Amino acid sequence: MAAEHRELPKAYDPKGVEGRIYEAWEGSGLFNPDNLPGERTEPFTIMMPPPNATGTLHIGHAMFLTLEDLMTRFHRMRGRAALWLPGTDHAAIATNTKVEKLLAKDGKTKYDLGRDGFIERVKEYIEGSRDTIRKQIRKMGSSCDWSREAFTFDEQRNRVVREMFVRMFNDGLIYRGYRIVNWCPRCESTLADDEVEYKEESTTLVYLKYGPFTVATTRPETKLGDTAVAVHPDDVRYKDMIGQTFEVDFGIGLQQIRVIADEGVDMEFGTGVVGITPAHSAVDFAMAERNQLPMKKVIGEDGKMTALAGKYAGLPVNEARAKLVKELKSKGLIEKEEEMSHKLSMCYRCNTAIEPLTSRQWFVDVNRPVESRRGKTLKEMSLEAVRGGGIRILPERFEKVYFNWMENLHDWCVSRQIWFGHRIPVWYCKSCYVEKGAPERVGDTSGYERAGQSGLITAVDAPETCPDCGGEIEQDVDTLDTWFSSGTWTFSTLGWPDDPKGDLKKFHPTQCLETGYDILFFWIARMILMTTYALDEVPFETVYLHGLVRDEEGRKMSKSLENIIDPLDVAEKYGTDAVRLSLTIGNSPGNDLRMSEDKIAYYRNFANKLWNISRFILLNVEGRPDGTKVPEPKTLADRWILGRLSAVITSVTADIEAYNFSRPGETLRDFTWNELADWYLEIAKVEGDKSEMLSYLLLNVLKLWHPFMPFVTEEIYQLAFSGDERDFLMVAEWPRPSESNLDGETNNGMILLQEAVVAARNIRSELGIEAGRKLDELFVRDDEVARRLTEQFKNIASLARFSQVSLSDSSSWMTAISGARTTTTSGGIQLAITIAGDNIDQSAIKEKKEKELEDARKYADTQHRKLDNADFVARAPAAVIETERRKLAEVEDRITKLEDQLKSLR
RNA sequence: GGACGAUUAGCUCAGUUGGUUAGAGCGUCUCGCUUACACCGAGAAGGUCGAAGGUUCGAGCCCUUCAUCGUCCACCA
Repeated sequence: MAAEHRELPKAYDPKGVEGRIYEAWEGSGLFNPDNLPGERTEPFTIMMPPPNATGTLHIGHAMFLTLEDLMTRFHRMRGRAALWLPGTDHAAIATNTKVEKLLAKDGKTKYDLGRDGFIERVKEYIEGSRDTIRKQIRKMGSSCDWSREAFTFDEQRNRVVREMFVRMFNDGLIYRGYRIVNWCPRCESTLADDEVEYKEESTTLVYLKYGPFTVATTRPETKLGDTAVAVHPDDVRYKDMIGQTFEVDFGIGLQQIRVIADEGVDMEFGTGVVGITPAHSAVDFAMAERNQLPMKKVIGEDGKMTALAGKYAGLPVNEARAKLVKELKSKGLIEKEEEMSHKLSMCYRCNTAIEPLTSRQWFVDVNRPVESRRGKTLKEMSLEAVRGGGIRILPERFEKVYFNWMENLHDWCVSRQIWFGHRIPVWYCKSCYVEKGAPERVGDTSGYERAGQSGLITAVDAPETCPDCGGEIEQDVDTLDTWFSSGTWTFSTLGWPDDPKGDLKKFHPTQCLETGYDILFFWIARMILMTTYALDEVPFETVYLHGLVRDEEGRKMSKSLENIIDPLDVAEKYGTDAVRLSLTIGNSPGNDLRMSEDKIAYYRNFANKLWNISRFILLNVEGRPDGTKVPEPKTLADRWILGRLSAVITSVTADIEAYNFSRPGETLRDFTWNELADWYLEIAKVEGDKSEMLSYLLLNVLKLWHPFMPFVTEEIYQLAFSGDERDFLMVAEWPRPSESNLDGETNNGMILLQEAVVAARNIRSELGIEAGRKLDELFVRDDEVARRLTEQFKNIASLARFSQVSLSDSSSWMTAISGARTTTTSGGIQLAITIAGDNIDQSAIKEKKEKELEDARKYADTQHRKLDNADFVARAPAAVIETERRKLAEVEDRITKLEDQLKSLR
C-alpha cells in the first residue's frame, strides 16, 4: 500500500477510504490479540455489550462502539494484548415479542406454529437480520475480534447457562416456590422487578363500605381476594379493632377478614384502612408475610378472574371491576369516588399493564449463604466486589446507586413463560415427582422445591430417565430470564468452565465494561452477581457508564419527535471519523450528550484540516518521510513545537489511561489546529529546511489521533509512511514524550513572539493599514499608529522584561506572518516594545505585584506556622504533611519570582 | 418521601487536589480567495461563574441555606 507519489487529493473523501481500510485491517487478523506483534503479556479486555441480534444500529450504539474502540486501539498501540470481544444478544422477551408481531400481521399466533415451530421461526428471523448489525458495527470502524464473536443464545452460552443453573441449584441458591410476581398478561410471562416501568395515570379511588370500616381502593375487583385489613398501630381510631376478625360480603359469599397493624400504613391516606390482598399486591404480600395471612388468588395468568371470584369468574379484570362497582353501588356499599393520579405498572417491553399475582416460579435466593464462598450470600458478594475496591464505577456517584439497589434486592424471579429463551434445565419424573401444593399462608416456605426432592432432576445434560425410579421424565416448560444468560457475558465468552483455549485465564477479569447507566441494574449488577458466584472474582475492574444521546434541544431521540440522528446516515454523509469525534469530545461519564448535525459537520471539517496539514507536510518533506527519529531542533519555533508535542503526548496518554476521553480530544484538536497548523506550519514556510521536523510531527500526530479517528489517520499513514502490507498505524507504537520538555525560556519567548505578531495584526486590522506598508516606517511618522502601538504593546513590553529571548532569531517569520503579506519587521516590533516599555505606567503593575507578594508572604507564614506546630506534625498523616510542604515550597518559589520581577520594575 | 445531578459568554460545554488576567467550539460582526485547507485564514464584541451567607492571605472550585430544571429509587392502597 506504500505510495508512489505522495500528493494527496485536495479534500479528504471518507467514502472512498473507509470500506477499503476496514477490510485491510480485518484481513490482517490484527483485531485478534493472538496475532499482535511482540510479546504481549498484559491484557486489556473489553466485552462488547451485545446489541440485539435483530436490531439496527442507533446513535447510542455508535457512542459505545466509539468509546470502546478508542480504548482498544489505544491499549493495542501501548503494547497490550488488546481484546475487544463482540457479540449479539438474543433478547428473549424483545425478540419473542417482535416475532409475535410479525406473525400477527399474517393473522397468526405462536400457537398456530407450536413451540418448536415458533422457535424455528425466531431463529430464522435472527439469522436473517443478524448480519445487518454486524455490518453496522464494522461501519463504525470497530476493531473487535470477530474470530471470538459470541451470541447469548448459541450452544456454548447455553451450556454455560445450564452449568450455572445446576451449580446454583445444588448450592441451594435456586428454588421453586409459590410467590408474588409481576405478570404481563400480554407476554403471558413473569417479569423481574426492574423490568416493570411506572407511568403516571389518573384513576378513580373508590371508597367501599367494608364491614365496620371504609376502605379506599383503585382496584375494587381485587378486594374479592382480601383476607385482612391493615391499620397503623398508632391509629387511635382503630386501635381496639386490631387482632379481631370480621366478615364482609361483596356478593360472592362471606370473606373472613382479620384486622392487622402494620407500620407501612399511611394514616393520612384515604380512611387509614387498607384492604389486604396478599395474592395481588407486592406490598400486601409483604405485609401478609409478616402476619402469616392466608392468600386467595382471584386473578389468573390469563388476566381473567378465577373460580375463587365466584360469579365474576372468567371476566377480564376491567369488566369485573365495572360490574362489581355497579353492583356495590346498587347495594349502597360505595361511599364516594374521587379522581386521583396513580402510578400504573407497565411491562417495559410491551407497555401492557402488569398484573401482580402469586404463581409457582423459579427464584434465585440472594440472601442464602454459599458455603463454597466463605458463607457469603450473593448479595454480600456483589456488594463487596464494589465496596472492597475490586470494581470501580465511573462516575463514582453511581456506586451509591448500585449499593442502594443491591441492598434492597429481593429474590430474583428467573423463570419466564415465553417460548424463546434458554430452557430451564430441570426435569420432572412423571411417576415419582409430586408437585408441592400452594402454601396456604404467605411466608410458609415448606411448599418450596429445592435440591434433593425425589423426581426433581437438575442436570447440565438432559437425563434419559428418572434416576430415582427409572420412570419417564419431562422438561420444565419455562425459559430463563434473558439477564440470567447476559449475566455470564464476561466469562461465558471466554470458555468457562473448561477454558479450552486458556482465554479465561488470560483475559478474565476484564479491564473495563463500558455501557449506559440505564442498564446498571439490569445487566451490570447481574454480571457482578453471577461472576462473583461462579468464579469468585470480579467480572471487570472498571465500569464506565456513558449517558444518553439527546438531540440539540436536550430531548430524547424518538421516532415520534422525528429528531433521530441515524449514525449510519451521518457517517455516510460526513465520514465515520467525524461521527466518532462528535460522540467523544464533550462526552463525559454519566452525563447525557447533546448531538446535532452541525457538530458532526464541524468534526468533518476538522478531519479535512488534518488531511490538509498532512498534504502540506508531505509536499514540503524532501524524500520519503520517516518520522521515527527525534529531530534536532534548530530554531526557537522547533524547540517550542517539540516541547509542546511532548507535553501533549504526556497529557493525552494520562487522560486516556484514566478513562477520560473528551479532554485528550480537545487537547489534540487545539494542538493540531491552533499550534501546529496556525503557528508552526506558517513559521516553517518561512524558516524552511524542516523535513525531519515535519515528518516527526506528522507521524506522532497521526498516532495520537488514531484511536479517535482511525480511518483518516490510517489512510494518511498508508499513503505516507507504511513500509509494507502488514505495516498499519493501528499497531504502531504509541508515542513517548521526548526527554527535552518545554523549558520556561522557550515557552515565554514563543508567547512573547506570538503576542507581538497578534498585536501587529491587530493594529493593521484596526487602522486598516493595507498590505505592504511597514509599521515601523509609519510608527515614526504617524502619531495615531504610534499611540496604538504603544497601547497594544503594553503587555508585550512587560512580558519582554521577564524574557531573555532575542527577537532577531525569529525576525523573518514574524515579518511574514504578522499580517497579510508583509506588514512590519521585528525591528519595528522591537522598537515599539522599547518605547511602549518606557511609556507604560509601571506603577499599576508594581502595585499589583506588591499585593501579590504580600499575600504570598502571608500564606508562607501560615504554612510555616502549620509545619512548626509539633501537634499537627505528630497527628497528621504523612501524605498531608507532604502536601503542606509542597505548598510551602511552591509559595516560596513564587515569592522569589515576584521579588525578581519587582526589582526589574524599579 | 428519599437519593443524586445540573445551573459558567446568545447556544453547547471545559475548568481534577483553592493560586497570576475564567477558556473552547458554534453563532454574531469586520477584513481577507496569501500556491495545505473557503470543510480556510486574520481580527473583534460578548461573562457580577443561579441567589444569599460563611471559611481563607486568596473561592467558579470548599461549607450552609435557598431557588429553578432534570434523573433515579421507594409499599400512598
